Amino acid sequence: MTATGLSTQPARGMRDFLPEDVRRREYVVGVIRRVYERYGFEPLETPAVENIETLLGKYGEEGNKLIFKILKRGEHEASGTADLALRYDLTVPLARVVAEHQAKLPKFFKRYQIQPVWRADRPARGRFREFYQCDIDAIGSTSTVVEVEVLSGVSEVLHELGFQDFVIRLNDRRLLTAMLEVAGVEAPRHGDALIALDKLDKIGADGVAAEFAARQIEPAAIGKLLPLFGGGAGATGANGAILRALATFIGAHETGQAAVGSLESMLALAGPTPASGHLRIDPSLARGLSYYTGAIMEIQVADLAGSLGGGGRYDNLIGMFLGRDVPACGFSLGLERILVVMGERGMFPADLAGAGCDVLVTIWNAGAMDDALGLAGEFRQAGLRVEVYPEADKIGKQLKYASGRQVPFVAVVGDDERAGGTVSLKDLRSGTQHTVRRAEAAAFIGVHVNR
RNA sequence: GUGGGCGUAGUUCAGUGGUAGAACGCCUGACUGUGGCUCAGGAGGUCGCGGGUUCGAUACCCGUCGCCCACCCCA
Repeated sequence: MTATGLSTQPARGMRDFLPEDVRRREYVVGVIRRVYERYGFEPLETPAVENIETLLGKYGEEGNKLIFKILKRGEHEASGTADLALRYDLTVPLARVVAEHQAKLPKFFKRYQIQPVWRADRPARGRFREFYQCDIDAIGSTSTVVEVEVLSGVSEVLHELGFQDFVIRLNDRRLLTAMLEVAGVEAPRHGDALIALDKLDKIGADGVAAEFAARQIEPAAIGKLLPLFGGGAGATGANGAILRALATFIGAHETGQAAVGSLESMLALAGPTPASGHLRIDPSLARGLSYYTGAIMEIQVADLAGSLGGGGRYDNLIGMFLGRDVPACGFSLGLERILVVMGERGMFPADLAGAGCDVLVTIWNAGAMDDALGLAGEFRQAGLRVEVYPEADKIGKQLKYASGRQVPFVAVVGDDERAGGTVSLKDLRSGTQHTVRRAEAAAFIGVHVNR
């Protein structure tokens, strides 16, 4: 609140990014983009706003409620109806793009997209109403090579950012369905049953039983399902055993066995990739978005309740636009989640802090402003990042300002320097000062700031 | 959406039914060509907002808004 009575906070769930925030974001986005391109993904951007019908019905009931809707404008505003909406994720717009531009796209279209999305969610730690997703998706193939490339790519991103300890939980929608069907859970209760089972490690077997009772789910199913979900945390080595137990349980269920087969294939193919050692088959992983049809995956780290990212296969989403199914699989890294964890763990390179500036040129006196600007120009020609102190304040004040800004060098041209054709350069980090010939000043700074 | 906690200086926080304090930061000076250290001064707050109780509220009560935590959901 200010003297005007107007709140100066950004709208709920939205944030301002100050220079250091932007530098951190750009650092992470840079790593992500570099790795994605290394995997052959090409850039795509889509509008912030979509026609509302494009989004409705793609995310499930919960998702529909969280879409930011835009009222009709002008004389139609009073009708209270919405015809546009802010994009909710990057996957549905991609599906629309693929359907729209199909003829221009390669048979196997691989794109990355790093843009903000909006959700009318309640903000929390690592959760905002405007946030960036960093997506990769591969269109046009049902091969598990696609899943493995995607998992490998996001794993490589996390490694390059310095993460060692992440776990990628892996499951398959078809397998979940098979398990619930075999256990005798009626189809309309599948969602509720999964939510209850997912809480197993928090509320225990008795808690799950209570949830089942409250949601009128076949109680006998619990005894059948619990052994499959009890896997225990962190045991990536047990993937084979978990899959065998699941396969035995679902027996002759055809699509379920296909899912087991594709999970086995993914584990095998991922062996020599950066994803190796991070994959954990987890039958309790469900994921809320309704468009997934096959593999589903989610990245977790111990110190964040939510996930760093998630994805999966969605073989009929494009068909909802095109009228003909096109297979697709993708993954979304959550930039804000990554930034939250990296910030708390101190994982950013040190040179991201401080001013984005190598040298501050001081103003000796009111008559020397043109000289300061000239010197700054020479430094800039040499590729240095230069700030000119804008006022003829006392030199101590200018030094103090530079120090507070964490600028490494200050350049001073006083009467003595002017007479001698030199510049005094003070390294504020060490406190040492050198007076060098003006022609050599830029190079001197360049050497000492590593540019 | 449900439950709980918190809103006091630029920031982090003390505090009391009688209209407020610290630390850090900021400004000035000691320092007439030099930041960080030290010292001396100084500026800055309608105690989130609205109502109620009271002689009197920043404090107690109600409402509201905002922030935080848990649940739910997710990136």
